[in-house]
Amino acid sequence: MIYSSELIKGTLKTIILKLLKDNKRMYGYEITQRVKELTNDRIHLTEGALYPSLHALEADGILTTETEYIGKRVRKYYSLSPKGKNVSKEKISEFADFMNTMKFLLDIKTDIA
Amino acid sequence: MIYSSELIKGTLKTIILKLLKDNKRMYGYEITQRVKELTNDRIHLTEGALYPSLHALEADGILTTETEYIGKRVRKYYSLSPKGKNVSKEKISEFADFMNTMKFLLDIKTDIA
DNA sequence: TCCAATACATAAGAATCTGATGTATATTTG
DNA sequence: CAAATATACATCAGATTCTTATGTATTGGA
Repeated sequence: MIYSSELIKGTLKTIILKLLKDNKRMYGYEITQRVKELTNDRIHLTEGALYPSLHALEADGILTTETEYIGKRVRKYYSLSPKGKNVSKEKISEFADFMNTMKFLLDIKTDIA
Repeated sequence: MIYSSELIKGTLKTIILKLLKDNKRMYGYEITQRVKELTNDRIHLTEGALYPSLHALEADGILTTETEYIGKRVRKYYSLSPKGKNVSKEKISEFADFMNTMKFLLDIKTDIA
């Protein structure tokens, strides 16, 4: 099952911030691949959504960047700024709270405790 | 805590379909109030989002309507069509699956099994 | 009597995503 | 070794969806 795109709306920044919280630094393409792996191909981040979102987070001072060359190919690494570390925690716990609310609202049983 | 609006994006139709699955028929304003109650004021559906969404679901043949007068005030009840009953089940189970994926992705512990 | 609540609806603008297009290098495979 | 695929960035037109007002009108309570 690949989720309908409307479902994923609004979760993109939370996903980015969680991955960067766990991984110190990652580049855009790597994020798309990691999410595919971790979700068994259920969530595919499109580049047209990802890159503008990364740029916005950087503009907000939540992410910092370092550019490196791998051979002749450029690679742009993103990391959480100090501010970003706080925002990351907040977003993840807000989402956790939201999921509990939605679980109650939709009477959903989850697999694992 | 009132959730940031981006978090709720994409969940509106699922919420509507769940409430109508449980309640046979409801009118717009009633849906906004019920959601507030059920979520302890954490989710506020705005009318500007709700009514267009109801109209779209009706146009798609997912909901049917009956208009009634309560005194002189009009009230428009929405119900699931036969097609809507299937769509409702699908949307809810898709969302449940999505939440499990997100829970794994974000390493979130939920309160209750 | 006036304010809040009930009840519908629409609409401009904002935000965000899709899907395409563009550019370029690196690697794999037949 | 040529061609296809994967890696890696970026932007943009158009679509979708939501926010925030605005509008209209009835009803109930203080």
